[in-house]
Amino acid sequence: MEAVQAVRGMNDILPEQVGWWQGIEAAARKVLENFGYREMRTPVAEKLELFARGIGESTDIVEKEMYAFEDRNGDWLALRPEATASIVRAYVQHGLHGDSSYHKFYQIGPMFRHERPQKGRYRQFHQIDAEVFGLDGPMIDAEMMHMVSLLMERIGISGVSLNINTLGCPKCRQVYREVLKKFLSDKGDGFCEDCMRRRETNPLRVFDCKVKSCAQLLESAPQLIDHLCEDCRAHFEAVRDHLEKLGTPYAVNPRIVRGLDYYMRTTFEVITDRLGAQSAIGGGGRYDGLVRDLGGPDVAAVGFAMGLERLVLLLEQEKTKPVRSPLCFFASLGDQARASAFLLSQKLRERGVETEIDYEGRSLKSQMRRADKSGAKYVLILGEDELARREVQLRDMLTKTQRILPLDTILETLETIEAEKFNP
RNA sequence: GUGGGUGUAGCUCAAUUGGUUAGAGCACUGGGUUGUGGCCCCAGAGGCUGUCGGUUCGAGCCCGAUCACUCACCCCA
Repeated sequence: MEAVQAVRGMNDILPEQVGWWQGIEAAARKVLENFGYREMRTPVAEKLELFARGIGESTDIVEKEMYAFEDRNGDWLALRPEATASIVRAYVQHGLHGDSSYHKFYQIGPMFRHERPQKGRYRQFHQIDAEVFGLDGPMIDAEMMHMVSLLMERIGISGVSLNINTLGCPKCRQVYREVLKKFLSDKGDGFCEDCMRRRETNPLRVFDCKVKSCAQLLESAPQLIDHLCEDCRAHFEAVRDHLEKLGTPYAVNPRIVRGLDYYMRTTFEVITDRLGAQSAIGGGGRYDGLVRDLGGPDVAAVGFAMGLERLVLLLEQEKTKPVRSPLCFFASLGDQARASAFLLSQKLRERGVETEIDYEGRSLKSQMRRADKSGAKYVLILGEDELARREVQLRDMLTKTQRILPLDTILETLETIEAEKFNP
């Protein structure tokens, strides 16, 4: 019989790796809640239309990467390729904007994009996503980037850098787009095939190009920063000023143009050189028009997303793997003793003492080996002799010392030991 | 969607110009100790060499196809 395999690009996270995930998620929840963000959980599937309108019809995500399917009743649905559109939808649908001038939400969960998998990129991947609605000033932009930097630190990841940029507003971007288009066509045919295409469809994206000759030609290109309208310039300068006062290191990088249509003004990415081709471990920015475009009130919005798989890959490079060990292993000899050990170990677990036992009646040597491998600090040994005397041996695996306890005190004794683990 | 690389035991890898019984380390099981872990010693179990086809007296090895994994392009977290 042939075994069924997991879907390409959709990975199992096995117990051996899951410690990384739990650590990252716990750190993220703590930091986000500290900054006033509240968790929201939205469905993994939405109406296809939501993503088409929210992300942009002409983006790669919508054009060729979506898991779209027809529901049995004829509706077109899609597995979410990102979280922002869903959170905006829920915010609008439940009228959450009514009770306060601004709101902060976060979500942690799986996203789906039908791309060819490679290192740090999978078809089901996981994001930590945060959104703020209702604040249009530069303060929240800076706070969000400051928070992201703190989050990296709390997770335990170093050697990453924060790159920021501004895309201007639709008004000044339109002016700049024409200036850039003129520059690009004046330069002639020196660009790579992709850039020749980009300069017609989405000229800003040429700055994303990795081809050396293109980068050279672009050195003298006009910069968006020099073509900002007065409001956009003031906003960007205030963001930078806040970051500097917060002591959050950053670099201005005009190449941060972001792939989704809805971004404007502030954009940022957290970048590393340790993940192969995938340099961005997180990114975000401002998208003031999106809520209105999705049928909601005309409120400003800022948000970011971080890739959990990428965080895990980085964390694996610099920290040792977290391990999960029981406090005690309950070894027994003989059927009667094993039956008693079974009952007592359930009592221990009921009291919150993490306990492992032998179910199979194996040799004591084999049980000791298993106990050692499990990392248990203590082994309880109950043989027929001990059982007859209503006693049990308590072995400290580290010091290799053993003492005899009355059988009916082990619950209290181990409970005390367990408590000392937290208040030594 | 396009291109490169790799598929041998649970894991990491060997296997002479194509040659007869496909090996090792780690992990696993049992024993060395009538009831005591890590180290050591002994033994055992574990494989349709990804799959299908071709060349050959003979294929883990050569050829083709296919599938999977992987890296990269595009794009993105």
